[in-house]
Amino acid sequence: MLQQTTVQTVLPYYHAFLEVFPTVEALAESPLDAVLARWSGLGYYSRARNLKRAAERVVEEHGGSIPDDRERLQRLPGIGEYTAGAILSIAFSRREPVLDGNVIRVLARLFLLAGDPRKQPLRNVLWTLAARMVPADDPGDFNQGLMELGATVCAPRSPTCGSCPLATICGAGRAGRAGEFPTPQPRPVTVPVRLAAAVISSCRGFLMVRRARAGLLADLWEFPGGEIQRRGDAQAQLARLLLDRHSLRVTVGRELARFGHSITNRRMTVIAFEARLEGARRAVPPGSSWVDPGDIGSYGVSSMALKILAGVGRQRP
DNA sequence: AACGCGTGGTG
DNA sequence: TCACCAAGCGT
Repeated sequence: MLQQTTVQTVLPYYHAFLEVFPTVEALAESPLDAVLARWSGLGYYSRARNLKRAAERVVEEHGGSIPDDRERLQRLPGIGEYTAGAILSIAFSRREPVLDGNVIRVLARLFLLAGDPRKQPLRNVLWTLAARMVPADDPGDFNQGLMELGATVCAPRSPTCGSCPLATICGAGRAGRAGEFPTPQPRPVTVPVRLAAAVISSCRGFLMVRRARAGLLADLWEFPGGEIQRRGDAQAQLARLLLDRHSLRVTVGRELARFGHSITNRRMTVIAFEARLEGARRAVPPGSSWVDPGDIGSYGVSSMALKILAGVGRQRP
């Protein structure tokens, strides 16, 4: 959960998750949809699928015990160099380093290391430094302390060097150049996108569709709709979209919710419209289903769907 | 190696 | 409002 996600965001998810899946066996035996439901809103949903698969393999291949060596750990899905180091040092008290965004920042400033820290050759230099620094006694505490320093004092912007315990030995801090490290890297341009979604309700709930098995928000449920042109009649475009993509003939009504949403390099404006099916009530198209709003979390919906639902007021139709 | 993958906080 | 960044990993 903590991969690319802050502690504050993770904490409530973590506690709820452990309530439902208290053991590796419980996680391994639970349906994937139940796992995704507890992940709903946290993002990077591949992490949930990887975690579930890793639990299955720990049960099947390791007798239910987490491996305590780097080779076997990194063979589990979702566990890379960083996570293996975190598990080994924190859980098993092994003298193994961690290198995350926080440690990268602290080390780059301590040693005035310029360049892209995520690429070679600097990446190797940082791992070597981290490995040489970690002590044999309480390596987990040391690693967590290093990460915590980066998350609090040695912050990305406006670091508080005046209250830093490493101020006297920090190259960048002593030079008053902490803001120059690590070297900022160019980012891909963000593309503005406009999305329209249809909120179609009946006595059986909301009509939702399951996204493709691969790609963006893979396998998650959403309100039917998609990208529309910035110009033009949004309602008409949405009706055409539902007909083309889902063979749904609908009348689009009033706007229910509008909000901004960002995914990777896309900056989206999402507009949700009330809509109703035209003509005789037919079977819903394949991949779609009437969803009870009370069960919405059990379908692994994304935060986009949750925001739309909030706009609807979470009321049973 | 470079890119895709979510969401929330911050200045 | 918006760019930037976060306890990275898989392909």
